[in-house]
Amino acid sequence: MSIGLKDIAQKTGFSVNTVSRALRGDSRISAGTTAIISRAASELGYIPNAIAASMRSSRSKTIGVVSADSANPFFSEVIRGIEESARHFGYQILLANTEESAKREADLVRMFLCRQVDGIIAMPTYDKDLDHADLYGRLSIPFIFAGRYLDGLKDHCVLHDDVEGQRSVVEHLLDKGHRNILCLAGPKKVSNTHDRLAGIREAFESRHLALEENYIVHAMGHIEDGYAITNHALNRGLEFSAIVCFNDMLAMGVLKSLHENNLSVPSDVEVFGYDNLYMSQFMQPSLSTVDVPKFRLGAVAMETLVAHIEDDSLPYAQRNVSTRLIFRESTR
Amino acid sequence: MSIGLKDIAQKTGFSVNTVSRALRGDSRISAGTTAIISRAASELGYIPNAIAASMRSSRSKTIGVVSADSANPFFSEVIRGIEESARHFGYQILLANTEESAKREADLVRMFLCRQVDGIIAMPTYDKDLDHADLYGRLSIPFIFAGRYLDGLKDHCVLHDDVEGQRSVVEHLLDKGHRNILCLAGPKKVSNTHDRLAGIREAFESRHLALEENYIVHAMGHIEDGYAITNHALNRGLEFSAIVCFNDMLAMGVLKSLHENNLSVPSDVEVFGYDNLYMSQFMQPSLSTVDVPKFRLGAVAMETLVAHIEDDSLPYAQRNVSTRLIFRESTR
DNA sequence: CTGTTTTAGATTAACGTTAATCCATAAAAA
DNA sequence: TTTTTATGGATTAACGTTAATCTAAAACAG
Repeated sequence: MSIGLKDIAQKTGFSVNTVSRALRGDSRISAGTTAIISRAASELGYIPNAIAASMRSSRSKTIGVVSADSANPFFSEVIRGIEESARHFGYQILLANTEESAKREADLVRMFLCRQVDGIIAMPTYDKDLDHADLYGRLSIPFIFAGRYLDGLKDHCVLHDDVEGQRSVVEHLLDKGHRNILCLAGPKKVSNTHDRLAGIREAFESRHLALEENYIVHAMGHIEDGYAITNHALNRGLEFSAIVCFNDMLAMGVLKSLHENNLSVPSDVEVFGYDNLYMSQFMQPSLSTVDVPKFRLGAVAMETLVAHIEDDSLPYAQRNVSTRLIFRESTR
Repeated sequence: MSIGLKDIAQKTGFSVNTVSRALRGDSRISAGTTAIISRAASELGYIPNAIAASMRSSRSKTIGVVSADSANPFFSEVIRGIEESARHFGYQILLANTEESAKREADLVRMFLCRQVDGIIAMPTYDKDLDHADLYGRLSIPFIFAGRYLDGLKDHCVLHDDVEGQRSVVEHLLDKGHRNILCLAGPKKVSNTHDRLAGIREAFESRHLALEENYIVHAMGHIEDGYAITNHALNRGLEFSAIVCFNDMLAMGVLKSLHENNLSVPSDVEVFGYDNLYMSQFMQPSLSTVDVPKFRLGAVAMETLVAHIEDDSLPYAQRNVSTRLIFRESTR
């Protein structure tokens, strides 16, 4: 069958334990012995069995990542940050997408627990029926939320200020004289939607203006939603001179719809996205948006998680990454 | 510490083995006993230890997925197909990206072996220095390539006919009178680039026309490459009336560059992509492209892999998914 | 030269599960 | 009645590693 430590032990005459320690670089094994053992290992084509190691050491060196939406490159970037950082710390990633389903998220977390992950990074969804904060709260392993939060667990988060980010967008538009701003909000079960909506409201309040509720439309955040919602708004004769979107994917769909309806951007309608996807600068017109440091968000989350895995007495504390407005061709 | 089978055994009075069998639904345990045990398990908050199970049964119910480029939604779709199918068969996925680096790919495969995956699905890269076909050829576990191949291992593949697909695009353009077609090829180390280039050449040959080599430019396949290459081609005064791209991401960059240079699509230049990303229909103008059934590609790969895992005598045989041309606004 | 520490490695016992075997008891067949 | 065959479960031994403990020899201090 396959080669194990004992085969190396037999070949070299050392004990299994010595072989194990040597291959792990334990300082209690002399350099000479280590060299002999390493050579024997590679000669035999030894492949370490990480499962057995995990079992005995009760550390799997694996972390579970609960991502939200596989269709949105935003998450790909965050995950790349997680992955890169994980590699740096010697961790492996078990990844799965919830596609924004809270039930699926709960199943995933349970599956991760079965797999004995050392920690979890999640982009969580909340659902009134499933007590999600509780699901995480009961976890006996470290966990970090990246870019989203659940009430009561903010100290487990790496966040960016969505209220502030979205408010500055809308204030900017209001100050330029826009009064009818169509707002494409995100899915109702994620914290970002809530916060960005709050940002919009704050902006209107700060300028002592009223925000009409029929100017707010919720969507899942996919490109086709932006397209369909804009078409629909135009069809029902809604007047607007600017559109702010929950994310860049929505904004791309918006651009398509506006163009098909012979409205030019930004002269007829100004459009703002959110996230600053890499591809957004290549859209036609290029998208004005709010930059979120996606890669860094993932990297910081992983970094923080590892810190908690390696020191379980470390107190949790919210960390932040900063956003900034980016003005491109979709606004004046 | 944490609850194990023995705790349930203690509580119910049955043996550890009986508990194990009951929870796995073994038919040799009576329904009554199974019910008692299941209830006890959930009362105790039992979480099965998949690591221990893997270790003993030497089946991890995990498959390794080697994806290529995290920035391209093409792969996200394929992976979604893999994931969905994996879930159906009760498998978990260990996912990592090579970002088209053959070295990283080799490292990943080795890591997967350490983790005792039951099989591997890869989108492989080849490299003259690393004998990649050998790396896979020596594998003692089942493996499938999705959408790409390595020479000598085509029977491990689920493929689509790239030669045919790209040829039909170019033949179409040649038949419409285009003579100067700029070809944005893909990265040199992937089979698709090779095949699609062959398709282009076949098209020219079949129409008894010459393809000038300076009309072929290689790129990594990212959106910024399409943008930069088109700019560069225009700057050096290259004449062309059509552009065929290795993939849709490149084509998006192309569209941006052409627009900035006041060339209109399709009247001045016709543009073809490849892959039919979901978002391509929302580009401005929407992209003509070659549809590749990405989700299905992943699902079939997973399905095939599972068949091989469950029957190791099953002979490998190439499987195919079909592509088709899609005409949208970027062509006439 | 004795007693103590250090070094390098060996021994033993898990980790939590599943596979392989074995053993009752009861029902069915002879 | 005796023998077979299910049925339902118990016992025992791994799986390949690592942690905890122990031992012999060498090095060192007093």
